[in-house]
Amino acid sequence: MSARETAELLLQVGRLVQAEGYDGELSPAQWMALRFFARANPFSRTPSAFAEFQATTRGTATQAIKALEAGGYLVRQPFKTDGRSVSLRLTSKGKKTLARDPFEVLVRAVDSLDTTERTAMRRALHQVLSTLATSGARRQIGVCQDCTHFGREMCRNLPSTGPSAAECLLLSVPIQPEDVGLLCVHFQPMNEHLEDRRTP
Amino acid sequence: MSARETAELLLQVGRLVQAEGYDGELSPAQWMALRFFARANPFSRTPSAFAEFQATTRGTATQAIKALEAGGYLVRQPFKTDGRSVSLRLTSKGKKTLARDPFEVLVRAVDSLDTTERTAMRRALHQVLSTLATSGARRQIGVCQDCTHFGREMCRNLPSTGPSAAECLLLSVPIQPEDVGLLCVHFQPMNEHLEDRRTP
DNA sequence: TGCAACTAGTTTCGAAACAAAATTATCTGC
DNA sequence: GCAGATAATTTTGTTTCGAAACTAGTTGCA
Repeated sequence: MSARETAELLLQVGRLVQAEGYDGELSPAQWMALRFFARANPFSRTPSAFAEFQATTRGTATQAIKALEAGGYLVRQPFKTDGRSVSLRLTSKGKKTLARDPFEVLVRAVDSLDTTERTAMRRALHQVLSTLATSGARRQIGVCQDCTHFGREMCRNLPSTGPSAAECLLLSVPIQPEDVGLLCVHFQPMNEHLEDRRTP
Repeated sequence: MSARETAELLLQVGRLVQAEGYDGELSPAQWMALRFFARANPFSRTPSAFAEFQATTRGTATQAIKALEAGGYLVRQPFKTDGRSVSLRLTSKGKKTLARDPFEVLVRAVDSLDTTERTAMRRALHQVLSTLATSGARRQIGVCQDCTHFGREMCRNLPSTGPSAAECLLLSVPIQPEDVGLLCVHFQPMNEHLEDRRTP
């Protein structure tokens, strides 16, 4: 009974923030893209990754990106290793714009909660998201430090290199310390990775 | 720091549910209308009320309603007291359809939380919503029991009529016990009704 | 090498959602 | 009874979106 009420509150918050997204220079989808490319790690700054994050199609994602490029908020750079892929990066204009993100009102609203409430909400939302990800056929995108493939190698043989070095066990590449909090397309949640739901 | 992360989770949930709304017989806006008319109290089952709830225009609201009527999900009934207004009601088909609401996956996800987590989330969301409502110039629509105009008259002179009778102090009309949990257009939040932000 | 299957990204198209303005019908106050 | 307000609708043009078709680059396999 209270579940429905709570779920409706969730929906209402989402709708309100969506509506806020209209007042400004960018559309809600474009704000979303700007946010995503600001927070995505180097593997994940692609149209496809954004499409997955947005739970939309690649075609739609391309259009939002095209608009942002035309407006000078993003620049593209082809991948060296794969001629098909491109990497999107925020320009300084893009970064400045992000400071005016209407989404900031939500951040401030959440910030006005006290700490225990906020962490409780964070944990609850986390669980709701992973439940949703398993019930729908939707992938979720998360950050390296919460990922199955995240390997932390503690100060192995060189004490002078710092406290620890991180690595992606899936791609076998090192992860920069400043990147462990960024979003990654290859994210795999820690607990429920027992079965692969994507059947051929 | 954790505030931004939590806010992003909120946004993500909203976006996911929005995307779920596409797979099915109805569009997201139509699902929203169906949900609204299922949960609105007798004063509020009008196109205008839905438009306000959706934060959109009456014209747009009319179109969603028209589609639902054409599909046999809603029926209209003119008001007796006011020839301009119409009241929308779900048909049995509409009610049956609501059971397939893609939003139900969110309800189930919330339901999988344990009770303390759920109530913590509910309280936190409530607070976030009212913070948002004061910062943005957006009206929020809520239920009678949380409203300034809600008057509960405890068993006055007739012990046999039940424990209590409710009344809307704004409209001076009785509220049926089963209606106190329904949405109302005239909703006014309890705490921050000190000033009216809608200037002429 | 050569070819098929696959993947990343883009383009195109039609269906919607939407805002804004004009329109119709009804109600309220004077 | 008339002017102005209100509820709903219609119309028009713009924007957004998903689906599907398409281009180009990559991978696997013989």
